[in-house]
Amino acid sequence: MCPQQFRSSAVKKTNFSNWFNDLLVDAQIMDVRYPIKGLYVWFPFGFKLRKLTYDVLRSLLDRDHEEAYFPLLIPENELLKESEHIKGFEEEVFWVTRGGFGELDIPLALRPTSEAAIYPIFSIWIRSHADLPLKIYQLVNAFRYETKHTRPLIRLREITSFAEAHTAHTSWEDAELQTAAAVELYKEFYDRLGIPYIVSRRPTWDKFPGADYTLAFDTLMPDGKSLQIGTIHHLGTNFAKTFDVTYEDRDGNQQFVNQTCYGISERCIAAVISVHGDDKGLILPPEISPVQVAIVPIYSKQADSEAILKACSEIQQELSHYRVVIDTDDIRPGAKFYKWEKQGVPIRLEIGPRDLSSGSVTLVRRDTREKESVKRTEMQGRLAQAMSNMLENIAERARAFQVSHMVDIEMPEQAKGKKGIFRISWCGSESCGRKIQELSDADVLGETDPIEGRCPVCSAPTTIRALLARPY
RNA sequence: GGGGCCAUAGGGUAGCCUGGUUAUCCUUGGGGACUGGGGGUCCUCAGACCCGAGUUCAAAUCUCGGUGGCCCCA
Repeated sequence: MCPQQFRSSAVKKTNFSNWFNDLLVDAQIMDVRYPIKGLYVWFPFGFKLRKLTYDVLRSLLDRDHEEAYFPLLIPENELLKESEHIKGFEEEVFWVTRGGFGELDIPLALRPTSEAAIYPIFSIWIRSHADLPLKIYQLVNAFRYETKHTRPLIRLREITSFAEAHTAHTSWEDAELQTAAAVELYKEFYDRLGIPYIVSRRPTWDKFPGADYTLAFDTLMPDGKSLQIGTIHHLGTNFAKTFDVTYEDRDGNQQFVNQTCYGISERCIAAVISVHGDDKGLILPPEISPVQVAIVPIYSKQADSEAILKACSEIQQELSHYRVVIDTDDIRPGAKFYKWEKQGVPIRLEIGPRDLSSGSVTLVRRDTREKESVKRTEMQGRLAQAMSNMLENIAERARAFQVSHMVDIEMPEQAKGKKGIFRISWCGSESCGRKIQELSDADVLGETDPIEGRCPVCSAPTTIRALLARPY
């Protein structure tokens, strides 16, 4: 499938950072050897995984969004218009300043996100209330000049797979309803990947620059850190005022639109890999697995290998509604088993002399690694059953892990040096929130279900509870 | 933002301190033979001193800069 073969390094998942890096290469997701910091190459296998995953997201967005495409380059004057927004990004913008040998009149930014590319055009497109709501999305790359530690799929200089949606509405309330709809959409997406999540409203000091508020999806990584895997922003009229996005209402008055934007990046792939994978490699939900069934012929000196191969291709025909490969490489069967397990293929079928003579196949599922002999006539049903049960099984496993790492604490210091997500009472003020962050050595992700308590910093009675975690 | 460590074949490494023969081993890749129900064996071939400058008769080895990677602290 790929020109390069890599020896698996047998790093355990308990050493998460090394496990993740090695697995990306061993399982043929990404090549990490590109010579620019923070940029990586998608292997064909990884790229198929990416495509299948984003097919799911696309199908959800396509229900009531239209896909569009806006340019990569943004003129400096547009980018600098929204002052709060640009303050949040200016230190990490890549600039194009030259064309050939000549300096450009206006420096061009590589989009760190696309508000400043899209909203000037919204200003042209939107004339009246009849044009609203407007809902578009695009699947693009975005660039951020990260100076800290970059990581494949998680902290990148080129985000290659940013699915960002942008909507415009007549009222603040309509936009708020849209943020709720976006939350539901993202929940459905992550449910289909079996990824558990926590949705919360980011504290004011951590919201999207220029937004009224930010909602975020977080999931728990195996090392106890949280990973932000989706954000939803209510932009109010802040950007509309900056980019002059107005509409004529029913009474003939010009009004600013209310906007939202929300996005998911390839961190969703990082989550699938990290949350579900084990010491043997990837475990992929069947829906997004580039290969759903791997057939391994078992030859032997005594058996007719022609007959075995014939049986393999008959079975491939029978299973043509799945993504099936027959592994005819000239390596030992055991090596193939390890290879397909590394790549997270949900079902493996072994066809050897024993199966042939008994009219059955040997079926192995990746999540449990259970092996069973199944009659050929019952194979379809048994396989479909295993496939549909697998997502449920790995999702439940992931949920159990996350739940077992949710800890209620009373003092911020209790979170220090510990793994997981913590719940703690908080008065809701920024100063106390920042103090809690300092004492716990963790970040306030947002608020969770309320409970009676007292703020550990100022002792004020409160029902607010903060979620704390060390984020990626 | 501050500090430390590292860079030798596709991957992992020895050699560097103390400069000097054909750069070590494992793995991987090509060819061949046997083998085949959990990482096979043998034969054979291929493949590397990050980039630039300096010191020196001589640099993988010493010095400086760049680039890239890893770790710690704020």
